[in-house]
Amino acid sequence: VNHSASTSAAFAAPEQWLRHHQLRVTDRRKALISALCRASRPLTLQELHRQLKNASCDFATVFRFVTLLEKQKLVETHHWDDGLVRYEIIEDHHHHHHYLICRECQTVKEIDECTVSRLENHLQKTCGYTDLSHKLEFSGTCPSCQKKRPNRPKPR
Amino acid sequence: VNHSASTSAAFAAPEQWLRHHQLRVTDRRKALISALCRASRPLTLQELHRQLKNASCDFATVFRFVTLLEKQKLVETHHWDDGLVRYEIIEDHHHHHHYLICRECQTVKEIDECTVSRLENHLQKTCGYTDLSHKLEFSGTCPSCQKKRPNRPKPR
DNA sequence: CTATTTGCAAATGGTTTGCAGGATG
DNA sequence: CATCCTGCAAACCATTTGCAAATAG
Repeated sequence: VNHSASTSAAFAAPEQWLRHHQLRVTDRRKALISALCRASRPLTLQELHRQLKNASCDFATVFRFVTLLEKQKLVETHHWDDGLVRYEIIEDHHHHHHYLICRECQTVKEIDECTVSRLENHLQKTCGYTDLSHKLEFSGTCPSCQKKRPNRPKPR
Repeated sequence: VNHSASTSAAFAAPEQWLRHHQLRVTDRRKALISALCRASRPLTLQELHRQLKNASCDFATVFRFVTLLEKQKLVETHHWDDGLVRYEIIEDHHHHHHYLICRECQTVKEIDECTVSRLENHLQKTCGYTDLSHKLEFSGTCPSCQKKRPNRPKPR
């Protein structure tokens, strides 16, 4: 997966990224941005908080900062079927991620292809909706979980 | 949207539907099945509970019954971006729904087309995942909300 | 020096469970 | 009449907020 200019920049230099987005620079925030960029998949607040325990960052701080980023549309939220909300920092040139999630181990693979934009245009024309966007997520059992699970019944 | 044999049956006769699925028949359950079938879109537990207030059904009962249906794979769960979980009764011959949701008024339209199955096959072959399924959801601003909103900035 | 951020602790709100009485098969 | 369902009340847990001290600009 290739990172865009913005995210690479944030990864390399959280400070610059924060300034660029007119946000105050603090240790907690640098650590948070760094963790969000390091992540290879959307993170829950808990996961994010856990990653910062060396930076001793309060959970409320994680919550408030991520919420702020969300309002500014600098993170994207994901609501997967386990009911947990996950956050992902948005890359300027690549807003759009689709995932393939293993039902058993929760491993996440990113998918480049998206054949759905055509459908979006179609909907705009036929239904009159504007500002269209979509979410597409696949789930299945990954090869390694298939092996680990000899004869058990299919999950959920 | 055409209802399948199963759901039509449930709609017409919740009792039969419950028996057919080896579930005990009670007034609450008949009312719940009926409400789920009457719904033109996935419902939250709150919404479902509200619909049953004339049947005076405790919230815990709603919760436990829907949870039971979920375990038996008789309802499908949806996790939309407002963070609320919604439940939809599954029609035997038409498991598969895709929605177009208005960001402003939350109106829901159902979409028949789904061009994604091809991608699913592709993923199975290239990534080795099995038991693949997917969720595809569109959101946008519906025509009537576009009118109601003359010059306001775009929502979320 | 002013406005924002942070930790702490408490409030909130949706979800989930224990238990005793009631209904079903 | 054994089993399962239900209402009630309490527990749970992730999220959200109030407030006073700390920090950025």
